[in-house]
Amino acid sequence: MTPTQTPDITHPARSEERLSSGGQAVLDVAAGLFAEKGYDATSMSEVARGAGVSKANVFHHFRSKHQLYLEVIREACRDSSAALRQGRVSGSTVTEQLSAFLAHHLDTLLRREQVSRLVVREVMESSPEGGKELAEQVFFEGFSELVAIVREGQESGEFRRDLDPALLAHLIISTNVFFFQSRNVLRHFPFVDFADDPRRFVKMAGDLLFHGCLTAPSAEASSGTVGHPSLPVNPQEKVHD
Amino acid sequence: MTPTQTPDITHPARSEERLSSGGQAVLDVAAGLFAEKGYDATSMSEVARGAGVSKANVFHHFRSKHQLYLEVIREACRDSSAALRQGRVSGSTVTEQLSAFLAHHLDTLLRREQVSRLVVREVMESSPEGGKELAEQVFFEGFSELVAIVREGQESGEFRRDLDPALLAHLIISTNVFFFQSRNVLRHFPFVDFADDPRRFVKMAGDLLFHGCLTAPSAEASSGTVGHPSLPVNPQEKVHD
DNA sequence: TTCCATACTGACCGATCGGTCAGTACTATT
DNA sequence: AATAGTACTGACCGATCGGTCAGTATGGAA
Repeated sequence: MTPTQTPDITHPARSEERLSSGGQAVLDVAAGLFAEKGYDATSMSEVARGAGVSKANVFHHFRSKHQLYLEVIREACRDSSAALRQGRVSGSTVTEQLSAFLAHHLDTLLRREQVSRLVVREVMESSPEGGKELAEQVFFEGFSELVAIVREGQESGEFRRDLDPALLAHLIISTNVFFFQSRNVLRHFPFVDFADDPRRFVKMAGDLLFHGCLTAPSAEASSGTVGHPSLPVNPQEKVHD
Repeated sequence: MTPTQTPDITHPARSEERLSSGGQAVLDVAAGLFAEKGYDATSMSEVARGAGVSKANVFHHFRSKHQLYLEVIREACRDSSAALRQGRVSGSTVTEQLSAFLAHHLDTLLRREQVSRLVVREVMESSPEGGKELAEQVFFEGFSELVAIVREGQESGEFRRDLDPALLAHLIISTNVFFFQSRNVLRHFPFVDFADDPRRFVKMAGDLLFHGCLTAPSAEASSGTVGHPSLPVNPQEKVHD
């Protein structure tokens, strides 16, 4: 699968350098195609055609198909990571912060659907070694921050102390990513009505997660009804804004 | 991508029929290869070689590469679905039932790693129409049952009545599937110590989910049901606000 | 003007892909 | 013995794949 690795003499496309406009066009087209059709199903001729250049020119900018793919992944992850971080600002409570994070994260996933699928695919198919690279170079920052927020919530007494912060962080990501992944299937279950309403989903899921990690779930007077098992029938309790 | 659809005259490999031993061998090999390397990266010659037959013989048993793939998916899902259902038996409490389900489901995912990845991949890449097929023909039964269990828990007063049963069911699947998917990345985060301990993970995650959906999370005298919290800190201790 | 690196091209390469086909070997029925 | 249907094969096909190469156009530094 890996081609003969010529030592890249006179090859301009190094990892960090800025690309010429032609190279950037190629990269953009490739990102779209890889995301939409996957690695194997995307041909270099197709990329070239899409970018309006010759195939040989694509190989002029990128050493090989694989390197082009890596470059696409790199860029995609950079964007995705940056988008995640900016969800931090809002909210006084940690619960609110995480709530905002959930919403923003899912919104990002859905808005950048193709790239998201690309990244998720990369995570799923990653070998143990490849996983290490991804963990260290791509996801560490964002995930660390999430964990830090959870810890903050624990120290302030807002969250239970007996749970693993990383676990909650993982479950938060999990909630969104799996929703993103399974939408197309989920939508067709008759008893599922949130598949096409990400905002409602995120609210409900957040509610479910939080009342599992809040220190005092019984003390929530606002909705007032979480309490006692002896209560017969509760009128449909909505999670309101 | 789809080849010319010849109307399958004299072609023995119909969907429901039992396969000859040769055909089954081909299918088994194909399942392994598709799961390991994906659709495109698996060649029919490879399948043939692996099964110890000629390539022409593979095409004798299966109309096309795509049909072979579908057959593999069908079988994989059948197994997976059956494995899910048998987790039902145990547990008097609904909480215990779901707990057992979580453990059994994740165990199945991990034990049949390749096939699981195949199915997950199929879900993720499914088009809206393909998703409908999957929902109706593959996952409906298992998912319905999960939802039914949750509903049961609500009616018995064990679970909050104000949450969507399908949402909890979805989150349960989500928890396991995303763990399964992200293991190779997760493992490399320094503050994550559950990535290689699925049983512990499932216990912790279950605890988190349940205390979010139990009606009376404050009245947790029953420490035996969910299992012991792994961290030696006080559970559910209301620290000050 | 000369020089040289870079952007770019069309034609081409060997390999491999999914799939076909004519033909053989092996039954089981008539 | 003849027939018929199935399992199976090797040789082959056109298409497409990733990648190469010789060569041209361009533009800035000498």
